[in-house]
Amino acid sequence: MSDQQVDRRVRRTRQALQDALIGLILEEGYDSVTIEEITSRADLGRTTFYLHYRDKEELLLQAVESIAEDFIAKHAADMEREISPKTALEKMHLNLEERILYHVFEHARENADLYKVMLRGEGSSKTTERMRALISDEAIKRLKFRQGIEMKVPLDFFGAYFAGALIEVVTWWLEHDQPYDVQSMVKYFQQLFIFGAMDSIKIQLPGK
Amino acid sequence: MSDQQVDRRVRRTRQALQDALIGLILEEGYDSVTIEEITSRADLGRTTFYLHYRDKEELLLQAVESIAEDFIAKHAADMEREISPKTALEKMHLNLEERILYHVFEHARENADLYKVMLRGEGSSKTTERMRALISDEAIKRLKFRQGIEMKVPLDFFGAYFAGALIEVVTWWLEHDQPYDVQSMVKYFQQLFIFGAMDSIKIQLPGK
DNA sequence: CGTATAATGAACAATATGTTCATTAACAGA
DNA sequence: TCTGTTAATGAACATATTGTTCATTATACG
Repeated sequence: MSDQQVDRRVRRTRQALQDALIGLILEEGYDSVTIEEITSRADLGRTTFYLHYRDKEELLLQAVESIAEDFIAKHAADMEREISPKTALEKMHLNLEERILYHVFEHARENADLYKVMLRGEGSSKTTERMRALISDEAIKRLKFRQGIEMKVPLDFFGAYFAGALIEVVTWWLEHDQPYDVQSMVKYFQQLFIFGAMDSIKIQLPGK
Repeated sequence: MSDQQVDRRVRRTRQALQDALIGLILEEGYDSVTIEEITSRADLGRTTFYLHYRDKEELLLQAVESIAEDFIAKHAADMEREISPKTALEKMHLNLEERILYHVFEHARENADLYKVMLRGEGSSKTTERMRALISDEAIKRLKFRQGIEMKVPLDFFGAYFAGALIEVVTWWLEHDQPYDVQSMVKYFQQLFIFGAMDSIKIQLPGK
């Protein structure tokens, strides 16, 4: 889309820098990656880096924005559709977000390296913070759209809880090489989030 | 306890270094803090730092361990008591963890600066990772202790979900200057975690 | 093809790291 | 209070990284 206006060299350079940084972070950790290493792996001169970014952090933050844009571009249709209160009522109260959740896990799987760095593994805390803000805001926005809702917990609290749980679960999934398929992950998350721990963990009472 | 064997100078030096680092991180962010700044604020020679720690990260990791030890020392009694399956059954299935949750928010409030840095705000990702592991492991351990339990989600998944939700909620609370009191936070968390979103968000169906 | 612009690499100053070592200060135990 | 032990100090050093400038070369675009 907006890539068309950008010089091909610039596009290539930025992509190469991003890939190099993600790879290096996964190998040796965010802190110890140097600009020299990045440009060397990207096969570029060190000064070229400074033509595009101020530092490592800015490069990573750019990466968050582009992966978020990518997600929205791909799933905008579904995101809009689901937000109407009508369809919500057709199904069970909150089950509606299932398809979006499915997209989230799919997207994470397709961009596993990037997600790992963004969400936690080893990246600037600013990127994680940004991801969290995006998810929390989206969750809150979707709730606010609904008419006639009654919350037992504050909205902001809800956003933080949701974002924390989702991000940590996705991170855990990626860092353990995706031990369950996407559908199972969505099912588990829905189970715990929608129905809560009481419904998810049954204590068998000793037979009376 | 184990402080008695350590030379008073060492204890003072380490504490001063830790306090200085926490303060500096909150002011200018983890990355830009230098050893020189730390020792200067702690009123110590720069070489002294290297007598105790290899780098910033090691100092922070030490801080995580000591705050964790502090928590356990203070609340060991409650932690043990609650873990028996008998008392669990006296109350409603999972409500049992309420008192521990209360301690967590209290402890976070009392050590707000340290918690902010540890949990996310701006700290090495290693410290956050360590905190998450401690919480997740504890949650899993407590579940495993129970006899005759039936899980609808995998244990590891449960641990990640719980740790993510709790950490993010505590972080949000601290970074927004504790907009609710401890009891409310515990109540909200219990509500969402135990009973789930379906019970926490009521959609008022249009009157038929 | 010709012009505009991106990438390059050498050179530079400034800063931070991590060590060493001889000297001084503070502590712990008797 | 004295004394042996250990911690803290600060100067000095080599090394690594950052961030910038600038003249030159290479590449893309119309």
